[in-house]
This record gives sequence, structure tokens and C-alpha cells, in this order.
Amino acid sequence: MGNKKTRDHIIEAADRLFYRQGYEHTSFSDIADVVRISRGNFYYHFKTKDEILGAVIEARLANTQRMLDRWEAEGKTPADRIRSFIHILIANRADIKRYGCPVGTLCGELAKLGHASQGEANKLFTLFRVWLSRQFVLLGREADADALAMHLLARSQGVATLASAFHDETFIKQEVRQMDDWLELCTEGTALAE
Amino acid sequence: MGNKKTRDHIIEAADRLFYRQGYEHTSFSDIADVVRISRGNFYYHFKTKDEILGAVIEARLANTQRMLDRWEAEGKTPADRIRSFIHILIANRADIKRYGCPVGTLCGELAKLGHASQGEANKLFTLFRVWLSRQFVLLGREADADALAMHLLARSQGVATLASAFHDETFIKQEVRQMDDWLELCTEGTALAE
DNA sequence: GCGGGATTAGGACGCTCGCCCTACTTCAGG
DNA sequence: CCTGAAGTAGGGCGAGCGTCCTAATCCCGC
Repeated sequence: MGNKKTRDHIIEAADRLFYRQGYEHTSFSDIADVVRISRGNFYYHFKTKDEILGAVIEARLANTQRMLDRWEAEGKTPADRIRSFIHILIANRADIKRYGCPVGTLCGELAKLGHASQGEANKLFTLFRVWLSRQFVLLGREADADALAMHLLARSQGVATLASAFHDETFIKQEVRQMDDWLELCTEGTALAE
Repeated sequence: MGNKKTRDHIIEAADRLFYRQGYEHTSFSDIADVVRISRGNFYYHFKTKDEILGAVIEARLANTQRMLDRWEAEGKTPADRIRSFIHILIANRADIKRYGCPVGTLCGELAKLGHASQGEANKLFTLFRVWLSRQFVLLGREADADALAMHLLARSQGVATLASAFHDETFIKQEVRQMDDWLELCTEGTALAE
């Protein structure tokens, strides 16, 4: 449907703009210019700006879930899958250096705005959290799986924040290597156990 | 001077509001309401909003420097001083849970806005960075002092981001304990060396 | 107590925003 | 063809923004 196409274009453009400029700082006009659509026409597809945000978050959740499923299918061992997570930092280092982590920065902004959708946005974190947690369980770390997942999430967030502030890609690589080593220790300890 | 007093009140109120609501989302009216001053009167003290931001950053830099100096004076060993840094997370955990890290969130927002003052804001990070680096040098880690400083900064940032997203204070305590342990390992390795 | 700079109040300005309305075009099914 | 729904264009709306101006007030040295 032509409908779907325009709607999806809007979501896609909004997603990119929200990431690069922030939600509040992105106006209807900004998105309209990218999609090459009339400003007023937005009302047909989305009644409010919040509705666009909702659609963007929904799309991100779906895309993230797909990515996790792919990793689950591809990664032979739980450790491989966790490594896939760690290495998003490498894959997206150019964007991260400029705009930070898409999830972290969005959640941070919505928190400051006291926005109603911050709960939805946080689900992006939760998605990673429970997925990582599950991988750590598979590694035999039932006891502290969730703590390990949160720890890894936090380190990734921190790396993204600092890499963005200092515009430093090599720092990303440095820290990723350390996280790989850390993961190695996690697996070794329990690989002996099985 | 009465002048200084009002000006400082403005800076103080702006600082708090920028932290809680973000820079862009805070209006002149918001600050005026807190300081109980007329909106138009701002022009007397600050010509533009950016100028207020500049003053706020300047004040934060001064306050931060003072704090670091205090730690330098109080902390008997370099390890003690680094621990002081780590434990800001504990001391400010209530605010961090709600608004994240003041430095990280400000730098993140300014980066997205492409704001001219983001360089100034990043100096806040640099302040901590070189101070921590110096402490690690004193610890005998000349070779990787800066990397260790960045590592610690990143972990703190990550903890603040996730604690804010999940509104979780216990997570902060959890991670602080791990950072304390990590620091212990750093000192042990080199305490033997000297 | 008076003159003059420091400080303030209040509101006007031009602009952009999110939101909303209405008239126009497109196009598929009868 | 005709029709009606789907989709689009363009602009108006009230509000809030940052900015700026001016008149009133405060307060201190003479």
C-alpha cells in the first residue's frame, strides 16, 4: 500500500532524526523536509508528535527483537551471542562517536522531559537485559545472570557516552577488547564446571 | 553586591533546572519563576540563553575543581581519592536515579543540539579524566593511567544511565562495590611493586 | 533629600512550534 | 465514466519561545 510506504518513510526519517538531533529538537518540518511531504499532511498519518515517537519506539523494539533472534540463530555458543552484543559498539562506532547510543540517549531525554513514553523506551533496555541474562544463564551463571547482564549494559552505555563526548573511536575498541576479556573470564570459570 | 546575588541565584536555579529538565526544555520563564524575577529582567544579567549556559558550565567547572582539590587534601592515599570519586554515585544516588549524571546528560544533549558550548561542557569530563589519571600515576600505573581513568569514567557513566532508566538504586550500590574491588586489584598489583 | 547609576517589571516583537482544517489530486471498483 | 475513499498540499490557529525595549523603582554617595 502507498499508505504504508509513506507512513514507514515518516517513521524511518523520524527515527534517524530523533537519534541525531534528539526528540524535542526535531520538528514536524524537519521530518517533512526529509520525507518530502507537506507539513500539514502529517495529521493524516499521525495525530500528534507523541504518536510518531510511539511508532518509532515500536519499530525499534521490533528491529531489536529481530536482531536478537538473528544472533540467537547465528551464535553457536552463548558466549558468541554475547560477543555479538558487545561488538555492536564496533559496528556502529561511527554513529556512536557522533550521537551516542540510540537507546541510552533517547531514554535519557525522555526521562528529563517527563515524557509518557519513557516506559516504552525503557523496554528497549529491558529487551537487551533479559536476552543477555538468558545467555548468561546458558553459560551456567544462573545465580548472577541478571547482574552480569546489567553490568555489561552499563559498560556499553558508558563507553558510548564517553566516546561521544571525546569523539574517540579508539577508546571504543580499547574497551571492547576489555569486555571481550571479561567475558572470557566469565566463560572459563564455568566451562570448567560443566 | 546585590547584582552578584541575583546573578548567582539565576545561575544556581538554571543549573538545577538544566539538570532536571534538560537545557532546551528549560525556558526563561521556568528559571524566572524559581528566582522570582521578571522574565524581561534576564536581559540585564544575561543577553542570551547561551550565556546562561556558559555561566552554568563555568560554575560547575569551578565547583568540580574545588571538590577535586578537597579530595586531594583529604584523601591520604591515591586509592582513597579515587574511591572518593567512585562514591559520588552513592552520595548522589537519589538524584542520579531520577536525572542521571549531570555531566553525561548535559554533554549528551549539547552534542545532539550541535551546541557551541559542548566543548566547554566536555571540559567537565576532562577535569575528572586528568585528575583520575594523575591519581593512577601516583599509584604507579604511568603506562595505562589515562586508560584506567577513562575506564572508570565510562563505568560511572554507564551506571548512572542504567540507574536512571530502571530507577534502581540498589544497582548503583552493586556496581560501586564492584568498582571498589576493581580498584583494590589495581592497587594490590602495584603496591607489591614499590 | 536629591541626582544618577544599578536593578527591576512588564510587556511587545517576530518567530517557530504542534496541531488542525479544508480544498485539491489520485485512483481503484462499480 | 462516475464516485467515494485514500492520500496530499498549504496555510491558519493559538501558544510559547528567546529577545529586546522602556518606564518605573531602588539605593547609595554627595
